Amino acid sequence: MLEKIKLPTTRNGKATFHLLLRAAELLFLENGYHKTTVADITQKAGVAAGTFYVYFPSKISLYQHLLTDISHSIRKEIAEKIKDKDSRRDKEKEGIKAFLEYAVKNPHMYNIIWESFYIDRALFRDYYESFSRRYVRGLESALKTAEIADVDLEVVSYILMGVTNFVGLKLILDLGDTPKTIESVVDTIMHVLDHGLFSKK
Amino acid sequence: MLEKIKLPTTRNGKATFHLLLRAAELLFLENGYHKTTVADITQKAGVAAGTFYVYFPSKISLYQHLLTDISHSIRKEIAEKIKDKDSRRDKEKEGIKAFLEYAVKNPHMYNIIWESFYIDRALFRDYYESFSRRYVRGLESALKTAEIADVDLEVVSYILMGVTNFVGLKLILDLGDTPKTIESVVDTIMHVLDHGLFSKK
DNA sequence: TCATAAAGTGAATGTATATTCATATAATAA
DNA sequence: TTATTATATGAATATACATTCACTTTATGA
Repeated sequence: MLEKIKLPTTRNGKATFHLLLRAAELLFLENGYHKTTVADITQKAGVAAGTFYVYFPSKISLYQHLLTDISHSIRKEIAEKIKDKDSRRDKEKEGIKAFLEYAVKNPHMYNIIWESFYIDRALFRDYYESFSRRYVRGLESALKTAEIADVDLEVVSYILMGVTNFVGLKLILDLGDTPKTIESVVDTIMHVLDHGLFSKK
Repeated sequence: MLEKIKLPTTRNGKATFHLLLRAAELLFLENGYHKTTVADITQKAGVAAGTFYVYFPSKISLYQHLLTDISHSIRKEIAEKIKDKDSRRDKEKEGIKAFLEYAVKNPHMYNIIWESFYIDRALFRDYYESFSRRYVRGLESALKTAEIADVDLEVVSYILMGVTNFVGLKLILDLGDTPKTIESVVDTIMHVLDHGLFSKK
């Protein structure tokens, strides 16, 4: 399923390749995959239409490459930030914060990741299943030290992904009446994760 | 932005109109908006290509109509099910369950709703903003009776929508290794909403 | 500097598909 | 019945756009 792209070898080639990726990323952000044409991409990159096919066998192969890139980049960013936190609770908080920061700084990630649901379903499944697996691994070690409650960790991973994704969406699209800061929404999320939603009597 | 569709008046017209909607719904489910052609829809509905344009001025107008339909249907279903629950906690639990049941019974809703992110951004915003507002209204009354914690309710609404949407996604796409029942995932969600994620020492 | 490979070109091609339209049939109301 | 309106047809149209290809230019290393 994954189409093979041709990596450039020379300095010039690498520059062109990079220009194409950056142009596509920006256009996918603004207009989505379907409304972005190969001609748009090559024009924005400042190269001829045919140049596109020097590196990418098809439009979708560029998309797949971009998604894989983003997927690695975001994992790395989160792993980096939580690695020196001690408790699972602090790792969780930092991970949520890192995800939201990444999302706000790279708002196109939603366009690229979510659109894979319609463009390449296998890629979509893969993305979230492996994200979930990584999450579960972390949660399992926290379960061993009794840091977290003994619940279905796979479901918990989807709960946590849902929370961060939807809150991130709100931030990026500025949904609702009042804009929020990352800090304030992280506080709200952590309140729920710390104490639940309902009042104790 | 909302294109005006022409509603049928006669018995025959109504039947055709309905056939077109049902056919489109099924095809959008299977293949998504872009991979579904108007010809596919009319063929599945058993009418000529031109008939489509008797009722719908464009392909997107049919999509908008469908999304509006689903949006109303799901709200009604949830409102119906939670209305006789007393506590906010029970309303929440029942609402989450109703959403997941609806999603599993109508798995195409994700296709239709999420794809609006790429097809008609305004529709997407509208859908989640009004869903959020409705949520906040319910939570506000629970806040007055001190049933829930005093946190940013708008953010909480996105937290809850994120949880249900992502857990629903897991159920529908059968993500992960082990399939789950609606009951079991609702229990896990309620555990987190009742007690938070972390162990109390 | 010459040979070979890599990179780049852009006009031409082919296909897919949303929409139109002139026309036909069926229903309805007067 | 007849006039009018609603519904239905499907071939024709028009356009958008991914991809190809024959060719040129540039880089590299022997």
